[in-house]
Amino acid sequence: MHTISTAEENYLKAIFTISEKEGKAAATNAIATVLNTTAASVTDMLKRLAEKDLIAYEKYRGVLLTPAGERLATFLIRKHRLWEVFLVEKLGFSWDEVHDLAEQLEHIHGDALVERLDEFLGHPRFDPHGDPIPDAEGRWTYRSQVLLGALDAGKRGVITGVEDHSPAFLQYLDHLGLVLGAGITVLERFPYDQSMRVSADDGTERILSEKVSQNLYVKPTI
Amino acid sequence: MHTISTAEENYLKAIFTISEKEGKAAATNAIATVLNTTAASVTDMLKRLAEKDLIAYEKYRGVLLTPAGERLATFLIRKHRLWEVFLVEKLGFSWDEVHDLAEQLEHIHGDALVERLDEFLGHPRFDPHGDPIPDAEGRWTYRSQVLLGALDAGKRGVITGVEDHSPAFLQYLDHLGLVLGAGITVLERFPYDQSMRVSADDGTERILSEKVSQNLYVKPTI
DNA sequence: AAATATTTTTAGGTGAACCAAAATATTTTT
DNA sequence: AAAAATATTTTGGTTCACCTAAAAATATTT
Repeated sequence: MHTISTAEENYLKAIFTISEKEGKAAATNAIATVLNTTAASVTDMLKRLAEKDLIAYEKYRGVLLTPAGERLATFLIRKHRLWEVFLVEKLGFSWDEVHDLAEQLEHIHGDALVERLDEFLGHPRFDPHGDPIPDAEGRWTYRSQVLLGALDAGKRGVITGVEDHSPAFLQYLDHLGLVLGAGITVLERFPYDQSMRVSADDGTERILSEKVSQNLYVKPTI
Repeated sequence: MHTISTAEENYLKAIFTISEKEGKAAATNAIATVLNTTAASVTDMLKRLAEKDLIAYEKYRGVLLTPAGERLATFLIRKHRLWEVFLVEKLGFSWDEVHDLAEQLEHIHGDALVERLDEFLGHPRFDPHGDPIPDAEGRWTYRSQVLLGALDAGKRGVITGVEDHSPAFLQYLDHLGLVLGAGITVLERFPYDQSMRVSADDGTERILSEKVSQNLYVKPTI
């Protein structure tokens, strides 16, 4: 029947993410890298997923999700992000601690559970990292956000998300006092190393490296 | 390393439950029955668990948990019951709906998660079925409860738990208005079929079958 | 276009967790 | 204490999800 293993679910999510980002079929090697496994194992699994009609697979041509596969992947992301909200909002975890737990929780099966959790959390539309949470029908909320690095001097934005989800980056942002929803104004840009001087809404000023500004999303406000 | 699979965890829990109830080593067949598998599969797994020093296994003699195995089993039950409280208290599930979900959730790994969940729930000591929740150190709360069927006419008790955890029984109790914490007085016992006439604290009277009174625990109050 | 490099697949294994059927132990009955 | 019944283990499979090494296909360089 339509039973699906944790391993299969992880492949679907990886294929979704890769093909989304690259805008084309996900390559065997790319999947292997994301899942920390070998190309041979990936080929193995791709055959099984194709058999189940969850992916469109052509040898040597990479893979795309079928509508059924995409539905499952979207729902996994929905679950992952709802659990992240739960862990942060209800259990008091910080945004750099929740990924591994959500990675486990996303594999819990039960439609009623997800919908009741969503309800309990107040139907959040974004997770603690600012990533959108698909709704019960799999619809995504889009948002106009740009990398902070794309803002010219004098422009202001509100922090909406991160590109890099690593604990190291998230902790560094905490240290810098940069949290989702905070306003940030670019005061000056230094072409030499692409760093920038910014101010928070309380007037505090900081220098941010290119690496930080290239991994932080803002919604421009002016 | 000390990594443990979901299958192994389920065996530990089964062995714990059986040897607890029987007061002796759990037999291969008993484990197979509980886990809905075959004796051959059980023997297979027992070897692996013995190898990991989680059980004391002697061929043809049944198994007991080692202290390490018992610690793991206790912690699994802790997780299962805490998640049940969460599902009922926070997500609004009824007590007959939560078993399968908790069965999945108990396998989520993360000490911090369990302790924060426990905190979030207010350190509950009993789950929605009245079963005790071991504390973070694995200690159990004991309670003096007897089967309703053991109460003589004229005696009163407070409903504290169930022996039968089946949805059918739980739903029937809901139907009868018998919930945990409710007071119940035995008015009359009918030796013919071991049924009894009881009254709730609001005076409502009912006839309960032997089957009901043998599956419902009460704490005697008079 | 040939040579080289890279990517992907195939071939042949592994261990975990299951199974049915056969063999062996243990327990119960006679 | 045999015989019969029951319980358990062993034997020889299976599938899933992984692996390494070799082969084949594709892409890139010369």
